[in-house]
This record gives sequence, structure tokens and C-alpha cells, in this order.
Amino acid sequence: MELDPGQHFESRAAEEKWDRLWREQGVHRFDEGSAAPTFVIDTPPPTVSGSLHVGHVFSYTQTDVLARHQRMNGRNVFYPMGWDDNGLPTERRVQNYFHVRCDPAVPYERAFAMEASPSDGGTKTPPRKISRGNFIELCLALTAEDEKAFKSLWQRLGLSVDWSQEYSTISDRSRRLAQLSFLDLFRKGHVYNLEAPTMWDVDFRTAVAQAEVEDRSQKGAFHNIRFGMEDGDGSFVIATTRPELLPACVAVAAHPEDQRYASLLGRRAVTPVFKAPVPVFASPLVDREKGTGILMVCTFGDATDVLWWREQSLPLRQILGRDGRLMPVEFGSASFPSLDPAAANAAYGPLAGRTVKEAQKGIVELLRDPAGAATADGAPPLVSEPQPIEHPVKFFEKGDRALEFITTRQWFVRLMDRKADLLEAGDRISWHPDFMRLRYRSWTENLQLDWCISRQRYFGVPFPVWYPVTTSGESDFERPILADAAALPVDPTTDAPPGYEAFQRDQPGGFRAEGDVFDTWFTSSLTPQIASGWSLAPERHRKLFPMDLRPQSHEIIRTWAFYTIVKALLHENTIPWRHVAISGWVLDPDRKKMSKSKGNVVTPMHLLDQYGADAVRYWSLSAKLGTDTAFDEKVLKVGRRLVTKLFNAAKFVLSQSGPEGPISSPLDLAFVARLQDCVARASEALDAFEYAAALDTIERFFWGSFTDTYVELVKGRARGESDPEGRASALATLRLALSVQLRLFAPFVPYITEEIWSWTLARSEGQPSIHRAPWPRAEELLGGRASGADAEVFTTAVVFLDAVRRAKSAAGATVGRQLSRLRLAAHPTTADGLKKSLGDLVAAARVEDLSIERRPGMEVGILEVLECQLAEMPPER
RNA sequence: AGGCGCGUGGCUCAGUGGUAGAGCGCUUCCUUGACACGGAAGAGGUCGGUGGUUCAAUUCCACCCGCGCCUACCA
Repeated sequence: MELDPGQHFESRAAEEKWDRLWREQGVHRFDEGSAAPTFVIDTPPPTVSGSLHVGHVFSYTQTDVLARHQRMNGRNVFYPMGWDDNGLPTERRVQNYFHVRCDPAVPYERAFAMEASPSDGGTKTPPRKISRGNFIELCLALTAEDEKAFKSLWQRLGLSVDWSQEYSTISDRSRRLAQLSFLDLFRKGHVYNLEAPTMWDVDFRTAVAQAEVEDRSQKGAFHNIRFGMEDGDGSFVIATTRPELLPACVAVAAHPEDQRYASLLGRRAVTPVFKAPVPVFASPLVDREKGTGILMVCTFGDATDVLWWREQSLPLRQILGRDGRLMPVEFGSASFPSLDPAAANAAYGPLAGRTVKEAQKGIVELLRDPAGAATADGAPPLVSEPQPIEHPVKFFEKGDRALEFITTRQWFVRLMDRKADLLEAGDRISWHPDFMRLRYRSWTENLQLDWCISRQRYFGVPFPVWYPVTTSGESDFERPILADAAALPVDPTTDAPPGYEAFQRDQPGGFRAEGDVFDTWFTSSLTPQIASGWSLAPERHRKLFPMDLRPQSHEIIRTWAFYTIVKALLHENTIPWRHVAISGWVLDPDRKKMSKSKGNVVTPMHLLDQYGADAVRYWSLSAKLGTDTAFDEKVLKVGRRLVTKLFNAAKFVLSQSGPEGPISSPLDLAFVARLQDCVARASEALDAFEYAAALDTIERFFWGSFTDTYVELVKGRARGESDPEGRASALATLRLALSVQLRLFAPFVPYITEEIWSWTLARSEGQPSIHRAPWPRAEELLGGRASGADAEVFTTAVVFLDAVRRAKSAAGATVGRQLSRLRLAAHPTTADGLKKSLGDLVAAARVEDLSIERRPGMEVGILEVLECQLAEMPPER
């Protein structure tokens, strides 16, 4: 080892060197053959279609520190990394990046290549339409690039991932397992397909599940519209925020106890403009206080409409198409009855093809016209100007326009009949922090719909399903044809089902592909099974599943955590993991969530360059689980300072030459006893996943007890010639303390600790990598060495050192200044304590004549400086 | 609207039924033999508010205020 004075730790060089060596030597490798207890992590596969930001660094480092601790603790750690590349985020990114749209009608092009589109320059050229096959190729190509960026960040950060366990959610194996999952659920009766009103995003043109829906407060307006009665007797005014759905009105509802409308119940009303006769029924779900207390039921304005439609067996009048525009309809037909079909068709005609927003304008105009009145008085149906309101509206979380309820055929996983089991499963899992279990609970309790798993998209895992085509050319959805498990993964749009030939595709008596893909969560909810191999590797699966730890962030408890629990329950009637660790978010300095759209994202690479990976890790690890933290560069500086201090302290310890001997000096024994206490507390915290508390404990000990005090106190003895036994004891203590503290720090700051370890400890401790060295244990410190230590000796010495420093500072002298005379007063107990390490104290204080007055009246543990005489300054050198 | 979390020195955060903690920032001092990417000494807080329990409350309880999130609320 060559250590030059003034040498600094070069973090960048160390990161490259050690990261490479760790991989070459398989330091983080899961040992398939080992019988050692395992620790299995269900690593979150990052969505690779997003930009990197410090939030990624933050949460992934928090998992890594637990993995590293468990590994040093002797566990056979399984720590894989996956990439979540399938799904809408990738599709959207490809659409924007290449300025393309997928159109399954376009034929596949071989040797297809595209350049990134230069941001369209506002030219408004329509996106190029490309085939499904080519679209998927672009998705794969782009995600491959993104995965590289993530991987290099993870490696730079020093995540102790076992890279031989890498997977991606669009890979053959993931597709195969996702399709196996579907087959298993089908066989067990947990999935079904159904044509029903479903929440639909009109821009992405796909169904979405309840878990992906969020409420957004939107501006709207109550429109008060007068309806007539079919028998001409009376009228009433409904209030609606969606007048454009008037043509789809199928009923009117009022509260059963509302006297105002009691006379209307059971009779038939007539809609204005379209003159459709509709029943008036009573429902306790109607809020008498809201609007006018009576409302129109449409197919479909909201979830309550869907409920009433089912409950009252109302007819379906779907006017909204999958593209969010009004479809052409024929009034006077069986499905769209009207008392005045000619007028109704004349009114509706211009609305067909319009968006919801445009249609609303058109309808409001019609409602202002007395001609549309459903009553005899001939007054305009819109009885007053619209009253603006703010109200919550359901959106797809990634969407820009409100969701609509549109009747389509979709596949669902039954959840509503398993809520009790799901709640019980959540309770069997340990949540960190514990209160996070409430988010799971409240989500599960409030679940209202089965899980819609089909998406009308392209870059995803296809359903392994075909339908028989009847002789009349219809798909028989009741008798789906499932793929053979052995044939998976399949793509039904290109593969033929078992028992059929390719030429029978779309032919009467043949088959038709299910063209949908799975909800990405259908695959993501299998990350434990994908990592373990599940039914493809039963032996391995048994060893790895249920897993130990699922780390994730809180906003996806309702999706990722929830669906993973669902799958484990439905497939194997178990929980997927024993612990869930929920990381917080990194907020910007104004405490706002970082997001690309807000432009407040802090990217990690420059921070790694500027402060080093260990410092960035330090920042990540100083925040507790579950707690959102404002990004603060100051903490990075503190981390860098710790790295430097470790480097220098180690340099000092390892440059002290001389033989070690038994640890015998009272001060050394007392210090080792303290170290032992630190080890115990840090270990306890880490075992409970409280890495931040552990770091705090270790760091506090390192600065407070080690560098600032113990090292200063024994420097003289470690270098002195006069006391060989004392010197040998000091050297042994310093080296033990370094070894132990390095190992305590190793999971947190793996690079600097490995660097120092490599100087001499790798050889003397018989373990080439500190990350495979044993986590410190109390026994190793005891071993007869610290037993019988008088811990007070150290405490008293600290008090002494403080008093001397204060006295010198008050006298305007430096810490290193010699004292000719120092007189102290203390309680006899304290004075006796001081005597036990007197030699060290005299040397540390650099005092020639030290005397301690015994005063029984004083408080124990307090020192009073009676006199402090500075020595003559040495002559100028 | 219900639930959960948070509110501690200028900033970022720990913590605790018994005279308040850290780091950064600030003031003063110091190139000393591991470290100026450092060290020493200091100033700075009635721990969101009001009640209650207790010998004692920043900590426990109730209510309130502010912020954040979760769930619900679409007529």
C-alpha cells in the first residue's frame, strides 16, 4: 500500500474499477446451489420509457443497502433487475420519437428503418402509419437504448444486483409466463369475457381498469333542461353537466321520498329536441340536494348510469363511438324511439361525427330553440343559462380527455368476490412503514369493479386466445380457444390455434384471433414468478417464492402491489412476499413532486460526477422509508465529506506500523465496548429495514467517538516508544475499529469501503471483497477483549477532551498548543475515572503538569477548569 | 367528506414522558504529524395552536389550524 500525504480519494476511478471487479468476481451472484438461507428481493422493474431522475437513484439505493446488509449477514441474496418495457408509456414514446402511429391494417415491411423525427417543427404533418409488426420493432429498439442508460446508472450507483438475473417484461419468458398465468386463471374460473360498458379512453382507444383511473377536478356547468310528459300532463326540469348525452337518455330518476316529483314516478317523460319517451323511476341514489333533484339517465354519463341501466334493465342507446365522437343514429328506429323522428333526425344529423365538446355546443344551441320544447308552452327547453361548477371527473391516469363508458367486449379477472381474501392477504404482509398497509386496505375495500385486463393496444403481451368463427361469420366469444401451454408464447394474430390450419383464419367455421393485449399490470404483477421461473422451474420457484422483500413506491400500491397479491392468491393461494418496503418520493426544493411535465426534474448523472456515487447513495440513505424528501444538495456534500473522512481516517490507522498486542488499556477496552454497542444498535435497525437510523448510528459513532475523540486520545500512545504494551493495544484497537466500522459502512458507501479494504484488510481478514466479509457481531468484539471494560473511562475521557478544547479556545490557543499547567476540579469518582487513562489524556492535551482536585461536592461527570497555562510558544521555525 | 402522514433553530431532517439534537448556513479562531474535500469554540428553538391526563408533555389524549397523500364524491 502506498499512501501519500495529501492524497485524495478519486471516486470516479474507484467506481469504474470496483464495479467491474465485482461483476468479474461474481460478488453479488446468487448461489443457485447453496443451502444458505436466502433473501429474495422482488426488484421493481423500472419503466424504461421515462427519463432518469434522482427519484430512481433514491429508492433503488434504499433497496440496495438492505440487499448488501443481508448478503454480509450470510444470506444468499437473490437480487434481480427487470425492465418494464411493454405498455403504453413505450408506445407513446415511440409515437412521439418517430412521429408514427400503429395501424394494424398496414402490411408489415421488411428491413424497416426509421430515424427519430425532428420534433415535427410545428408542420402538423400527420404521423406516418406503420404496421403492428414494425411498430413493435420500434418499441423494442427504443427500449433497448433506454435499458442501456438505466443499466449504466445502476452500475455506476453500485447497486449490488445480480446481473445474471436480468429480465424484461416483453421478453419471451415474460410473455410465456403471462400467458401461462392467463391459462391458469381461465382454468380456475377466475377470468371471463363480457360485452359491457367499460371505462374507455377515447385518445388511446382502449379500455382501462379502475386502478388506472384518477379523478381530476374540472370546470363544467349545470344545464337545466325541461322535460315533458308523454301524456302531456306536466313537466319538470332536470340538471345535467352533460347535455350532449341527451340523445342517449334512456330514463329519468328521482328520489323515492321527494314530494316534488312523486307524481311523476312510474309514468313516462319525453326528452326535449329528440322527443324520446323514457320511464321515470325512483332511486335512493338520487341526491335531492343536487341540481334540481331529478336527473336524466343516459348510456352512459357516469358509473351510476351504468348501475341504473343494469338495475332497471334499460335499453342501450350508445351514441358515443370509440374515438370519442358521436356516431350516426336513426331516430324512429327500435333502439332510438321518438315521438317526432323527423325533427329528431334533423337535430341529430349535424351532430354525428362531432367530438363530445363540439356536440355539447350544438345541443345547447338546440335547447335554446323553442322548437325543441317537449312541452306545450313552447318555451326553450334550456330554462336558464348554464351554471358553472367545478366537479370531479374520471380520467385515465395517462390520459388527456375524460373517460367515457363505452360498451365493448373485454376480459376481466374476478376480484369482487375475493375482497375478503385480498384484505386478509394484505394483513399477513409486513408493511414498512406499517401505516402503508392502510392504503392497500382502503383501496381493496373500495374496489368496485373486476379487473379489466384487455387493452386495445399493440406493444404488449397478446391474449393466447382465438374464437371459433360461426358459419355466419360471427366470433363465438362464449367458447374461446386457448393456446396449448407448451406452445407459449403465442401471437394469435400470426399463429393458428390448436386444431386449426392457418388458412382457416377469419373463415366461416375457422377461427379469429383475439387482437387485444394484456394490461401491462397483468404481466408486471408476475415479477416474482418471472424472476423465479414459476412453473417453468418448479424447484427454483419453491426456493425463491414467496419472496422476502418487495420494495416499491406508494403511488403504485393500488396497482403493482395489489395485483401482485391478487396473482399470488389466485395462482397459489399464498402471499407473494413477507415484507413490503415503501419508499418515499423525492420532491423538488419547493416540496412539489418531480415530474417531467413540470420541468422540475433533477437528473442524477451530474450529481454522480460531482459528488461521487457514495455521496449520492449517502443522500438516498439518509431518508427513512415512506417519507417524502425534498431534494437537498447539501446532504450530498455531507456524504462526500464522510467519504473523505473515511479515507483519511483509514490512511492514518493503516499507516501506523508496529506489532499488535492484546487490547488491555482501559481506554481501549472502554472504546471497544462502545463500538460493540454501536454494532448492536446498527444491526437491530437494519434488521428492521431502518437503514437511515442505522446510518445515523454508525456515522455518529464514527465522527463522535472515533475520529474526534478516540483517535485523538490514542495518537500519542500509538506512536510512542515508551509503552510497548500500550502501543500494541492501541494499534490492535485502531485496526479492529477500522475493520468493524468499514464493514458497518460497507452497505451504505460500497466504493470507498472496498477501496480501503483492499489496502491491507482484504488480506489480513481473509476476504477479498468487503461486501462478502461478515457483518460485525458482538462476539467478535468481545472475544475476551472488551469484557470487563469500564465504559465510563471513555465517557470521562471525552469530557476531559471537551474541557481542554474549550479552555484552549477560550485562551485563544489552537488545539495543538502545549500547556505548561492545567488544574481541574472534579468529583472523586470522575477524578478516578480520569486516572485510568491519564497517560492518554496528558498526551492528547499536550500538558506538562496536570493536576485534578477532588471535590466531593461536585456533580459526577463534570469537570471544572481551574487554571490553564499556555506553554511558551516555540521559537520561530 | 373519511382516513393516513407531516408541522422541531435561516435551510434539510433526526429524536424523546424528566433541563432540546445533527448537518448545512452564520460568528470567532487555527495550515497541528490522517484529513483545509479539514479541525476547534460559539450564537441561534416558549418543538403549529388550544385544552386535558400526569409530580412532570415537544413526546400521551381530544379538538382546531396549515401542508401533503390515499379513498370517496361526476347527475
